Amino acid sequence: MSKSLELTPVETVACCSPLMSEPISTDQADRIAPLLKALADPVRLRLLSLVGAHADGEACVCDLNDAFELSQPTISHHLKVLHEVGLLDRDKRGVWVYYRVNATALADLAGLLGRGVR
Amino acid sequence: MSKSLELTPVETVACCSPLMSEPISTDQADRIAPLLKALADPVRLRLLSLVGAHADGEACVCDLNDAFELSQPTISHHLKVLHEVGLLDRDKRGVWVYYRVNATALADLAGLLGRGVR
DNA sequence: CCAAGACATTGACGAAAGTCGATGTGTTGA
DNA sequence: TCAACACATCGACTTTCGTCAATGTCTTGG
Repeated sequence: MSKSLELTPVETVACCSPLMSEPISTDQADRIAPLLKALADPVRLRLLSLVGAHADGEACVCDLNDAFELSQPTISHHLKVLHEVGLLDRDKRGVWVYYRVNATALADLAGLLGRGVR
Repeated sequence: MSKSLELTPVETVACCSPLMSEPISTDQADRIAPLLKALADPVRLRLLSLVGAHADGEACVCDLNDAFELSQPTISHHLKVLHEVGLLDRDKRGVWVYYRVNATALADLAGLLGRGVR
């Protein structure tokens, strides 16, 4: 395997990551951390993935409740956390509430850790 | 602005994110969450950024201590958290300990949230 | 061999997070 | 109008987390 020409994904990310290019400020860290904290839970990770992978890109809370062995208030709590940091958009239609992944927010986060594509 | 031809970074990430392509398993979520949890703290974010942006890609603990108004044990604790999840490599040389960002681990995480480039 | 320095570990404490049962708030169908 | 349903909020509890002071471990210079 050639080592000089190819740029592995690892190196691509490392070299272009805003985190690595220069030290982030305290303010930046304080703004980014809550987003990561919202993601840093197994249940919320699965919730985000379930919503994002769902047909039409949105999922009803009733569907999500059934995917976990957790109480309904707990799922509601996790959805609220993801919604408050802007990772999930909510849309109430009739009796049901539909959640949708905010692609912009997720992209911002991914771009921050990985390549700094603009 | 054209809407049909250009694929914005947002859409690129959204469409290719492993998180969005299909629901992740409970096991996957349980493995990923600790990594994100390690990152989900303002101090640790700054530590990672400081190390990554430092000359030669590595930084001595003594340098890091001076960058925060926190006790030495607290910094040591945060470094340990980042090290235990594999985001920071440690290298003791003489009396000093140098930390270095594990680019592979960070790239894996970024690739998981963002585009699934291989 | 010993004192000083760099960093880690321990123990303790207040703050924050995850979970649940009970209850509240809208909406719909009868 | 009212009962049933979908979802949110509240209050309480346990666990985890961030922080520090005190102490331990290892290395080096004298």
